[in-house]
Amino acid sequence: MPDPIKRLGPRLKEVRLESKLSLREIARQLKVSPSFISQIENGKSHPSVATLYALANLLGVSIDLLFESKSADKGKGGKINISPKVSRATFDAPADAWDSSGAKISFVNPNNRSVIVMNSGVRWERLAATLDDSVNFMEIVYDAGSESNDGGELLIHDGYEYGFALDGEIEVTVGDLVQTISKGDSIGFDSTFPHMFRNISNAPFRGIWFVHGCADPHR
Amino acid sequence: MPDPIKRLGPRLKEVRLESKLSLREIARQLKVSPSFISQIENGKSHPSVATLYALANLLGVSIDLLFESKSADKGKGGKINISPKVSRATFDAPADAWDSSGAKISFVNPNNRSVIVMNSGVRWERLAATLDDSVNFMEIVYDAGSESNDGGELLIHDGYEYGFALDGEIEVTVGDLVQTISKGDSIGFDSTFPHMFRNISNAPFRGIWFVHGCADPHR
DNA sequence: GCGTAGTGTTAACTAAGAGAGAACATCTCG
DNA sequence: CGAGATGTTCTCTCTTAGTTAACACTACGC
Repeated sequence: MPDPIKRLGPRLKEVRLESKLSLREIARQLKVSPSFISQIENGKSHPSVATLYALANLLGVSIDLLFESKSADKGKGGKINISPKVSRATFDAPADAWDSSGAKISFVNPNNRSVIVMNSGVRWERLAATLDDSVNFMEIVYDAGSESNDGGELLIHDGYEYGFALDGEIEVTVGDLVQTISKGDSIGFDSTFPHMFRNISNAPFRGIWFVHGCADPHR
Repeated sequence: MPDPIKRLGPRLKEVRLESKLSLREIARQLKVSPSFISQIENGKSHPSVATLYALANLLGVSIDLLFESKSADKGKGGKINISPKVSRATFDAPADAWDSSGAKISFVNPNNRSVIVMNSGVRWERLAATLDDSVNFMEIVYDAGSESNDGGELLIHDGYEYGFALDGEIEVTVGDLVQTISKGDSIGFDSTFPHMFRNISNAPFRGIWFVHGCADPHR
């Protein structure tokens, strides 16, 4: 077996730890057993292509990235880079919070995003530190069958919300308007309209979301 | 099984035919049976991760490419709403060309976006109508070799700017920090820092951009 | 101290499917 | 007409993906 294949397990573990997800949480969302994830990470077993694909999807990284050696490359893909001139202290550990660090510049790559996993199969990954809580810039992932609110109630909050669909499909309800958006589509609406998102497809939905004028985008 | 997994076989066949390799030649080099390659291509069987990796390697493509739908860039041909080519000097803000409709809800798909073509090979496509001029949500395209400002000077304006890279690469300069971002990377910074973007690659760059707190994102 | 809820790990096992090996049907050349 | 390519579809086997069960550990409140 080739070398990069051997390193796949450890690599997966790295990525998982960076996104602060527990092994059991991963297993739950992928609908496999926790022990299997452990076996994969320790090279005692190997996932199927489908499982690997779902795994990469869940962790928000490309599959190719999982085959690259971790610290071999310098310029890209590693730690966060910050101009020494600006708030370095707040940024040495960007993953430690979802709070507004007040940073003036932030570069984020898929490996060092802060991630919040909702119990309903919805995930938010912060794409940049923001100046204050009233702005949120993130990649959102809705697993197949998940929705913005488990109960199915509509959400209302202050501010304005913008979204761009990267992948998959999602049914958007805003006011009495229901629309399914998919790759390349975009949307913007006043969040004081009652709204919700439901992924009624059998594939995960990913999108770039921007919520503006409200601390918590989905409260 | 997710959809992209089903398409993996046909996708492999496409790539193989493009490289004009026979199924048996592939099998010989991978040390598997020809029938197995056929089974994979027709979706009757699925390769292991190791085999898939070797397969992608042999064909000279990235694994991620094998999961992308073939007709991804085929969706053109629709009516694109292009405004006449304008130079940056003719207006102060995109809002001047886009006029904030004050719409409370807007759905936009790639075929009905408002587009501004800059003379420098830079294009802005509005992704949603916004409530006021101080917010801009758009897809930006930098053709190979283009930059945010023809002269090469740095830009300074009020507000905060967020970006997510969809495709290609772009060199971002913010303050004295220079960073190249590519697919999946994201960025956020205070626009009062002098900044500029340059596409020094030989492929176009596309990204989702959000500018907040200033009418013109690039003035 | 004693639960009990979280974390990751390893054993033994089973059901599924990765992959082999034929024989098959085409074509296209000498 | 072979002889040699091409890709396909059977049937079969033996590997292994993935499960269940236990394991050891840390950190919590009582």
